[in-house]
Formats: sequence, structure tokens, C-alpha cells
Amino acid sequence: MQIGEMAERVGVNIQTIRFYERRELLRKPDRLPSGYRDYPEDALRWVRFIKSSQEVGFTLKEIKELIRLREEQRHSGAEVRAIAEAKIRSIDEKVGLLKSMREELNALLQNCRCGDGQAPCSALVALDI
Amino acid sequence: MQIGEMAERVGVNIQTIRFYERRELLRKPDRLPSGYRDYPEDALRWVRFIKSSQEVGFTLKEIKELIRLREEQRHSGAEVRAIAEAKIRSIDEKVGLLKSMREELNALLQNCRCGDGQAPCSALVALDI
DNA sequence: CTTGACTCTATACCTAGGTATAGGGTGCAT
DNA sequence: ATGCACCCTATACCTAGGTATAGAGTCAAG
Repeated sequence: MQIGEMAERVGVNIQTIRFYERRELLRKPDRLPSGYRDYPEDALRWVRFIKSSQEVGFTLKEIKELIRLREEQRHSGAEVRAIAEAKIRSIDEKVGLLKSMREELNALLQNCRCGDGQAPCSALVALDI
Repeated sequence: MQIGEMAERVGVNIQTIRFYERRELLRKPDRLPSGYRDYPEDALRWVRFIKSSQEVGFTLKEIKELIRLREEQRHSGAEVRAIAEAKIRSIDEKVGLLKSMREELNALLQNCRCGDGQAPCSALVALDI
């Protein structure tokens, strides 16, 4: 698969793929005789992984840390464990925040009776997490 | 409360508070005779709300949209409802992504037997969401 | 054998979200 | 009345994460 198809299928800019490669978030792919990048199907997953991780607030630096765990040949089990545990904690925090936000928004939907021309909406006054 | 104390208590830079005000993410506070900004206790919550929302991947533009709902005096109930429902969907997506990531990381912790000097860690190979 | 759609590298540019600095005022303590 | 810690506005600068452009090669279709 060439870079254009990759980008197309994941829905990102071609430059972004090359950018991730430079930043070592994507492994350097094989090259065709022409010098063109040649990706395996598998590569799609990694780009999607990066995008999803960004979606929930991880930086490229943090994402690289996760990816590095996989690539690294001689790491200690303790190191992997520590990093993974830290990531899990940070994930749990994010989930907690999101759940509070969700509840508040849901309360808004329940309580808001605006639109009847009577009073300004006050439901979001309580929005807090 | 003056701006320095605000910033200190929330753990952000003073410039950041003023930046949020310019971007209309924070309501303009009253001023003391000196011209100094004078914040109510309440203001802390809003800065924390912004920070937490960023933490889970919302942009300032999206955060402003939420805040705007509250400030707006004459919106239709339908508008509020639509925006709130969209936000809830996006929150649910984020939670879904985070849960997958958490499971994969947890699997890593269960499966990784690296550090015994035998084989390279392959646990993260499966990391995918 | 050329035209169009693709690829390459290198470099420049852009937006978001801050952070720092310059030049000046406030206000309390010594 | 002067020093110090705070505040003000305005403007410049910075990092992250891309996106676009220039100049050149590749390759299949007509």
C-alpha cells in the first residue's frame, strides 16, 4: 500500500503520515524500487491508534512512549509495568472526568425547559466537574 | 480574589487566565478601584472546568461552546438540546476509546513476562483500539 | 513519448494554546 | 519616600501538531 492510499483510508493528510514517521511514531516502511514507501495492511492500525489516542487527550510524546514499549527489545519488566500502570491511572482519571461531564450534560437535558419564552436557561449554571 | 491567587490556586499561569478572558472563556470580572481584576470564589470552578475539559481532549473552541450555552439568554431549547446531545455522544466515544486502551494495557500487565532475559516483549504488539 | 496522477525530500508556513517581556501603575511596609 | 510584590496593557515569542509548496523523479494510459 502506498502512502496516498494509507492517508486516504485513515482519513489523514499524506504529510501527516510522513510527519509521524519523522517523529518516530511510525516505523519506517519498506521502499519500492522507485523509493516509494510501501506499507503493510497492519500500518493502518498504528495510524488509527495514534489518532484515537489524541482524541482522548494524549500528546504525541505520550503516545510515542506507549509505542516505544513495543519496539524496545531490552527493557526491564519493571519499566514496562511502571509506564503501563501510569497510563492506566491517567486513563482512569480521564474516564472519571468524562463521566462527570456526561452526568452534568444529562442533567441539563432533563432540566432545561427553555424555549417556552419564559426564563433564561439556568441548567448549565451547575455544570461543574 | 486577585488574579495571582486565582492562578496559584488552580495551578495555571497568570497569563493563561488573561488569555482565557480575551478568548471569552472566562467572564470579565469586576475591577477594584485600582483596575485590578477581582474574582469571586466561583471563578475557580470555571478555570478548573476548562482545564479538565482540555484534559479529555476538548479544544478551547468546543469548551467555549459549552460555556456559551450557559451565558446565552435567548436560545431555543432545541439548540441547547442538540449541542448537549452531540457533546454527550462525543463523550461516550471518548470513554469507549479509553476503555479499550485500558483493557489492552491491562492485558500487557498480565502477559508481559519480560525482564527474565529470555524474549523481547511482545505484549504490546496487540495494542489496538 | 508525453501527459497526468502519483511519489520523493526539503523547507516554509500555519493554527492552537499558551508564556514571556517591556513599560508602567498600585499599595503596603519600612 | 522608597522598596518590593503585586497588578495593568500590549506585544513578542514559544511549542505542538500539523499543512503547503517547490523542485524533482516514477509510472501507467493513450
